[in-house]
Amino acid sequence: MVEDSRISDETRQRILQQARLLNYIPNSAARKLRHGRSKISVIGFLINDITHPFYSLMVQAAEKTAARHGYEILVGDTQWNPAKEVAEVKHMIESRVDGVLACLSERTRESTGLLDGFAVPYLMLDTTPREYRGACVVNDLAEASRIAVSHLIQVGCRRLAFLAADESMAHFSAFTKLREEFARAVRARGLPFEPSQIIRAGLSIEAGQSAFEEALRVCPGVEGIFCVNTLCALGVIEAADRRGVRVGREVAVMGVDDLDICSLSRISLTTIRQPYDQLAELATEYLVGAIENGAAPTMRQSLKPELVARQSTRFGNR
Amino acid sequence: MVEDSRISDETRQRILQQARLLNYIPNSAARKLRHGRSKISVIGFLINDITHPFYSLMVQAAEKTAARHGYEILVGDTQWNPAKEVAEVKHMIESRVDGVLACLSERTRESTGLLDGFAVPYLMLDTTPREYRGACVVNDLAEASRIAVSHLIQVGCRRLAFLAADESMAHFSAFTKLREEFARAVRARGLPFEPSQIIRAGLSIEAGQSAFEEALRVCPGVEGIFCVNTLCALGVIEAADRRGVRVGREVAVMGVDDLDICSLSRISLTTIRQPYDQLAELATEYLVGAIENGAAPTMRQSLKPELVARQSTRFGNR
DNA sequence: TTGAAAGCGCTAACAC
DNA sequence: GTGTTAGCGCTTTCAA
Repeated sequence: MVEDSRISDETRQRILQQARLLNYIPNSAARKLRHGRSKISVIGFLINDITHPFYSLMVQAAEKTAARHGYEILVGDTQWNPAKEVAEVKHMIESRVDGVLACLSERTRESTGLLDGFAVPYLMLDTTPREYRGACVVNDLAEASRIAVSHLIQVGCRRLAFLAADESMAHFSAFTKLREEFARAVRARGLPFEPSQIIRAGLSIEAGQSAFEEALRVCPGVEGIFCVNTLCALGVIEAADRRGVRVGREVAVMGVDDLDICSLSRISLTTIRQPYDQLAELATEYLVGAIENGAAPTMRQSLKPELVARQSTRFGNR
Repeated sequence: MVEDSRISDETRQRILQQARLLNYIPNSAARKLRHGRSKISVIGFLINDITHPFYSLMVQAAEKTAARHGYEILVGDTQWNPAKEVAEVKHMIESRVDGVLACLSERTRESTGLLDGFAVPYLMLDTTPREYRGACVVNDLAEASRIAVSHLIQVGCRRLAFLAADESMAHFSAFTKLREEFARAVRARGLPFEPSQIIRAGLSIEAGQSAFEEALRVCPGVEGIFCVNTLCALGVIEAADRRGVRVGREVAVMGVDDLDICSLSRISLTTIRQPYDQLAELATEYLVGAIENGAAPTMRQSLKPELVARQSTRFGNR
């Protein structure tokens, strides 16, 4: 439109001037209709809950990366609801997005079916169902559990417990992977492992609080507690404080996903940091690449988490 | 499409069956083009940074409310960048959204000009430029400052300070309102007020930390510190801890915007809670109402904040 | 009850 | 270098 040198500069200026006068703004529906599925390139991004910090972080990183390549991001928030997820996927197909980044709730297989059916290039993010063999960029949660177990043992803990997600998240493979690898890693280190060391908690402060009470009951003498997320770990600390159990001295506590408050000296929570921004950036790059090549993305990559050790695991005050 | 009783049920079923077989999903660009600006109703939502908890909260509340009325939300993240803001507004106009909810960066007046020019119904959220006279649903920040000053005086503080946003946010009226009303409220209570009691800080933990040091320097003997946001207040607590100044005993600290971590007993930060979800819900309701009536929204409403008193302002340990 | 046709706003192709 | 036209996929209207 701007590049066409057939038109004299004078005419162009005259027309553009008129356009400005008439407050002309093109109709993107018409342009898109005419153009097929390209040009105003859009990438759909399916997430489960925009109010969760790591989802909004990923959205922001994806937006920045997409913008560099002339793409925009259309966010679809599923609220962990499979019906809403399918509706969002359909909406993206109706809008003829050029590709999709998908953090799925894993409560339905319909979404990938639809995307496959319409040959929409897509890439799974953060975590994938166990049987998924397509393109993805994920966090290595098994490694996260290994790091956690290894760290807790290193600081001197022998009796370990894992505070897991609750039943409402049972379908979500990320938490299953954390849990299973925790058990495996404990055994691999030659420590005893019993099912009672896995305690149903949840993803909130309240869940962590009551799960700590539960842990004291079912795992008497527990020394190291690995929590499914940071809020849960904060709940454990809260409950321990109230009971007068000294965190970092009598019990080591750690969580997954580093939030900025973890570094406050009043909290000082050891966590496993996962590179969400890098994850979203990489995924967006791959997807854009695939779209431009007209090929389905194939990349399968898993990013390593990182230990951030703080006072909450200075077990025995060493 | 579904409701048209002219078509026999048998034919309808036959066609729908074929549609399913062929994996038919309508093209929303074509539908929108044909239909004008209606039917697949979309509301644009301009925000400044999706990773800020209150923006994502508002987006979620707006989405839920919009969904109840058959609307969807198209989020435009400006990243506090005026050029990006204008681009997002243009994009929304190109997409012929039916209305816009606007949290503006207030660094440009072009956005409202464009929306007015294209007669897009819109409503300003959270905060508005001082001279804005259009429709809005905002937080009452003057009231927030009055509540804070009143609370700090009530717990026994005489020498108060306000840790404000930094220059990069100088354009943003919300922080100006907080600051100005703080000064007014202090004087209204008959306490001395000097410009040195306003200290440039910022919206982050680090900003709060260094601003606390600054406060000790320029306001020796400061007893009550009101912070522009919660992160800044957490920074003050951190810095006070490191200096051995006992928060809640030697100095009272409070912030604006209640986050869930504020209630942890290790933090126990007094805050002013603002009803962001209610704000977004109300705004969406008004906007939808205006769209359906074909009228521009006119509602001007301001929501009252609420004090959440905790240990950080148990000044003198009462 | 069904089929046919027009036209939404845009752009690419073609004729002038 | 410029004007004209066809057609993207849909919905609405009008004719059969």
